Amino acid sequence: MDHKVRKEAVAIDMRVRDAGLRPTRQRVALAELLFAKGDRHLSAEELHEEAIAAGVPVSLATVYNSLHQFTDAGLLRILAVEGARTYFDTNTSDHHHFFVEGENRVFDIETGPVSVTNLPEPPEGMEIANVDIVVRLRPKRS
Amino acid sequence: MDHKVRKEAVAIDMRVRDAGLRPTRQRVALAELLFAKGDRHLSAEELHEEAIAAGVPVSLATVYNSLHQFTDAGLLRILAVEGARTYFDTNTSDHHHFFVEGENRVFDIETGPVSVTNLPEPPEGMEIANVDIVVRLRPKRS
DNA sequence: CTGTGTGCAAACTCTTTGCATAAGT
DNA sequence: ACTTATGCAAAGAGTTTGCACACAG
Repeated sequence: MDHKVRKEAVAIDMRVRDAGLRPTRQRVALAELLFAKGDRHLSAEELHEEAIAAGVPVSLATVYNSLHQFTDAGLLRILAVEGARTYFDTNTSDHHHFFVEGENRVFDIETGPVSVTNLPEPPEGMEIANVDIVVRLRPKRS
Repeated sequence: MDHKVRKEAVAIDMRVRDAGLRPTRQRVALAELLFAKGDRHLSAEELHEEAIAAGVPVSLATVYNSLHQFTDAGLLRILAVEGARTYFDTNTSDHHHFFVEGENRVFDIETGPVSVTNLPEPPEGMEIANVDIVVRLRPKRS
């Protein structure tokens, strides 16, 4: 158990290091919150709160910095949902999302089932970076 | 020709009226810019600039107000793309978009070809409001 | 007339930036 | 030591709001 924890910590450390970033307290702590427990979608604000709650004093600016650095390194993906907030997704593979209107809540559509067919050719000189599908949900009105 | 213009103006007027809104100068002018020439995706800022350029002095706040009123009335749809800006789409039917990274440019994917299969069931008590597909494009790196 | 809409400026939210201090290698 | 990261507070972008004045019905 102690063994496992140590191994994980090392893995996180490596992940940060491999991204070309110094494994500072803050970055490692944030990376741990982000990557230690499976796929997550978080806003900067949310991650910041979690870090504080976990006893890691980190500033919001640093959270933003780190999120963008991780994104540039390919460890995160930015999630396009309407509204002010930017969400960062720890699952960088092609997959899609439910978005609950009014609650600003996002969760994964289990991969597999959904697929898009007949994607058109991108215009000359452009290539497809990725495809995002957002299924917007609302409370069923009886 | 003059005939056509007059008919169109009346149609726009009706459209605003049917939305339960008074056909004020500003609203009619904005509606005309929005609906007179086919499907468009605009940000508030862009519409504001167009209005000013067209010699209709309207404030940005009023543009925002009108866009939201039209949206509530079902004449527009809000488009979810990453980034700060909110886009409003005059095409309210289910259709999808290309988004050009870096340029903040949005355009329609011609309907027909694309389709999504195997959409999962929404969770209990929820229903699908709509499905947005955004195909993010980037310049092809040689 | 009466009520709604408009315009302005100020407020707000989310995000980024500049710069002095702190920490990593 | 040398360089990069952090934290703070201030600045920025986009959007919303409060309130006096103007306009539509």
